[in-house]
Amino acid sequence: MNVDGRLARGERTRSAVLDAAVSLASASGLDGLSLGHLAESLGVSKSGLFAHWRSKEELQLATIDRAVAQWQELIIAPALRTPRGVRRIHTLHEARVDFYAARVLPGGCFFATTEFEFNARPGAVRDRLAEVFAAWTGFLERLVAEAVELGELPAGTDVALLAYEIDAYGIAAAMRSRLLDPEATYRHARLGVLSRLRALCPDPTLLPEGPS
Amino acid sequence: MNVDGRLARGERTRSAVLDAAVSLASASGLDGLSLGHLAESLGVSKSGLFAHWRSKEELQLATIDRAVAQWQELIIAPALRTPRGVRRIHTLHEARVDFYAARVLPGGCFFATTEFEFNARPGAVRDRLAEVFAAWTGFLERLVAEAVELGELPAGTDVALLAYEIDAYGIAAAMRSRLLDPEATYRHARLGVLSRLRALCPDPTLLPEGPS
DNA sequence: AATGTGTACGACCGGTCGGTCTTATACCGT
DNA sequence: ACGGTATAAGACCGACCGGTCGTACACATT
Repeated sequence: MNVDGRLARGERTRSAVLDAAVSLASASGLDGLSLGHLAESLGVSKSGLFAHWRSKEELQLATIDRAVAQWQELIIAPALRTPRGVRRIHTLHEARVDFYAARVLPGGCFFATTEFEFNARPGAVRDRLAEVFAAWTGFLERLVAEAVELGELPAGTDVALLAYEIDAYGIAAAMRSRLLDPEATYRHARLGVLSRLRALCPDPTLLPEGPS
Repeated sequence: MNVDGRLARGERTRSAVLDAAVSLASASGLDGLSLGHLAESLGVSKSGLFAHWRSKEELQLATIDRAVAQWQELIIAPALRTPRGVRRIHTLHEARVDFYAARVLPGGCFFATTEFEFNARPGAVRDRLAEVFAAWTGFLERLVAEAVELGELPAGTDVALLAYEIDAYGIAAAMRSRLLDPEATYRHARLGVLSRLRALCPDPTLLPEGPS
């Protein structure tokens, strides 16, 4: 983007390509998505992509950044608009499950798909993914620690363990929703975290009602 | 195998190929593993593989069956040797985490890797994977239901939800151990399920001691 | 020793991949 | 109106994929 806010030449093309790449890659895989198919689905030629990115890897890195921005907008931001403590944790998890359930992206979780694809292949993409996962985990743990500090979770709570548990509900939702009943999967993911937080939080008014 | 128990001609080759395929595919992906590389790592020629399997897909299906057999031997069987109830559930989960932690296969969970790879590609492999996942989920739910019937879990327990939770701890372990600290991941996976079962089970002697 | 047989091999096929290069076209200042 | 420039297109390249085929070798039988 230019300093005056207008899109630089080619910026719109880049944005459109990245949006399409995120969507297509979340289903077929970031590496499994061939440049020919990506170009075709955008109505441009394959060589046109190389005008904006030097290599496929560079485009893949930009695609990851785009997916991160989307994740921040649709999942992180709603949580940050919610008061700190267990309510923020709950909002974060709900937004995540909403994201999966609404099928904003086809194929479940873009990051999980990509991580599985690049796990055995060292390189810049794998390194970038590791950063993203570490940042996500750190964010989740910070939210849990905040809730402990606020007294909304018992003192002495194993922060890393509880963050692991909350993340696990989300990971499992993204994974199981594709082969098993999606509705039941999302319900379990929501209900599990909610009842877990309700059981730990001494103030029952902070979280919405829900079946035990 | 022949009726007299001896290996039929080519049986040993087939077994060796499948063992190598499971191991290699769990890291690089069942589809990402090229027949050329598989043949090379076995010291045989690529065309030799086609003497035993008509196509790559047929070999992939056989590879999945092999992985299922390994899973049954190392994870299902130990559980079935344990008394029914929460102890059996706990053994199943421990054997699963042991399997991941011991790195019996490189690259985490063969089934998860493969599922991500074939999720967007309808076909016999995808269908077979769906069967495997459904069977696994059903098995886990049956174990939970058994524990409820035995009174080792509270009556009225949401069986599907608890099975989801236990599975989620395992899925998250396989996933997070590759990018985050593996030891902490496995500890969380073990500790989470153990403390969860201990909190639910009215008889504290059934499960091993553990930090809260 | 000669022969028949079956198995495994290297060479090869069409197709697709990421990436490059030459060419055509559309736009813009003079 | 014209010419210079930047952009995008399509043909093309080598590499690699799954899969096929003719052949040569190893072995058992006579």
